[in-house]
Amino acid sequence: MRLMMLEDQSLIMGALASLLALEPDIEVVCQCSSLAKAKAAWPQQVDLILADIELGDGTALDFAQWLQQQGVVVPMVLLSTFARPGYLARAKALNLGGYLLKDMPAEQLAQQLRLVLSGQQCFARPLQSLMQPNNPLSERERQVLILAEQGKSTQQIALSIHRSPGWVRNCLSSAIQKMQANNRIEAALRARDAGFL
Amino acid sequence: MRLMMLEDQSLIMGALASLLALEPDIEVVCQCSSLAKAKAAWPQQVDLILADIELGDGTALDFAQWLQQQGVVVPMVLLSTFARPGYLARAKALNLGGYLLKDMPAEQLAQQLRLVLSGQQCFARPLQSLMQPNNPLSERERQVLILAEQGKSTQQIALSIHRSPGWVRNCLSSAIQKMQANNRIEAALRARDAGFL
DNA sequence: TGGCACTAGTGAGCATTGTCACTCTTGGTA
DNA sequence: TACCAAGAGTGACAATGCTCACTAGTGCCA
Repeated sequence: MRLMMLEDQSLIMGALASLLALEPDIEVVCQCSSLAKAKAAWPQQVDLILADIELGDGTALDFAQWLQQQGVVVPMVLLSTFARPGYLARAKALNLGGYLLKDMPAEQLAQQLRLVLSGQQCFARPLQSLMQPNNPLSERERQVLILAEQGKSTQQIALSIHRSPGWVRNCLSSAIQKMQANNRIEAALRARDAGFL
Repeated sequence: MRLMMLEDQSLIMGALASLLALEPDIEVVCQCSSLAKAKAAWPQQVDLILADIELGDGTALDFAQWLQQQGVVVPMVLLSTFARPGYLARAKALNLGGYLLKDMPAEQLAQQLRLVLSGQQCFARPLQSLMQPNNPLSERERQVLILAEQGKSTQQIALSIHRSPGWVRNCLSSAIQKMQANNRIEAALRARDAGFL
């Protein structure tokens, strides 16, 4: 199995590669530390992609979406420290191969990758319970919360997305209520915690 | 070198162990996934401890302190995703062997461990800039910014730290100016980026 | 054609936030 | 003792943020 790895922490990437190198049927052919490098490295002759979700310049989910837009069909297994419903929902929507958590036993990783390569889907057990709750935020609210999270004012957000300040106000107000928060910052934090951003 | 590992994410622990197993002079003799297990596993015949700082039930710094109270003298190397001045200060105070970041090159890990075993101290380069007291924020401003970052209101912050809302307002205003920001969120972001929080 | 749902935007009113000038206390210290 | 500096707190004011009720435009469809 030719494997591509995507992970922004070099030490972890190296360690995982060394773990997988123990398997006779797995060959790590490409290691990328960022979304940009992964895109630049394409096209690749790989059978499977193992990717940490959170990269410095984006997420592995963005990369999966980009690949699908390019018409590329390669199974991808996500890896993350966190079980976030938002990530899970996007992974499901993109029909990815799996979503594993970093607290899984190391011995099982290779076997899970083989299962995905054979066509099965592998989702970590703690994620099973998160299957239902989906993102209550609209795409607009998501965008606006991300900008608010960066400390931008209503004015600045309005300019950024070419909307009136009033619209931004209402949009934020709605997001705050949906996240049951008291202000935009708390709303953004809760949304990010839940993986909705 | 007999090595003890402390890391709460099994996959990462297994991967790191597999990476270090490639070194002929390193033998991983003990793997613990929590502070409680590490304490229970003691006494150990080990030459060096490699520990992730943040464990589920405490920190590796707590373990180092506990060991010193037991009169145990074993060098410890901390590992973390984050370069936090608070951790660094405690690591220095406890005179630990090193503090490495997970974005370091995997090939260098073993060599760094050997250096620490030989008596040297190894602190990741990004931590060097946190060494000097160039932090413009007072300890109060730091505390208040951390609470503001969590979306807390002036009122809530005042209650948390037992100060008047007016004082919190002034303190935040001062922090905002020092960080050359436009509001508390931007100030907190800049401060965190600079490693001041 | 009228009704309906959805999206964009406005305005009023109130709360919170940020700035600034000020007072009061406390602990040195000349 | 008198003075000074630092820290804590207040009050006033403007800017910004949040909520809510509202209008207007658009597309759908029976």
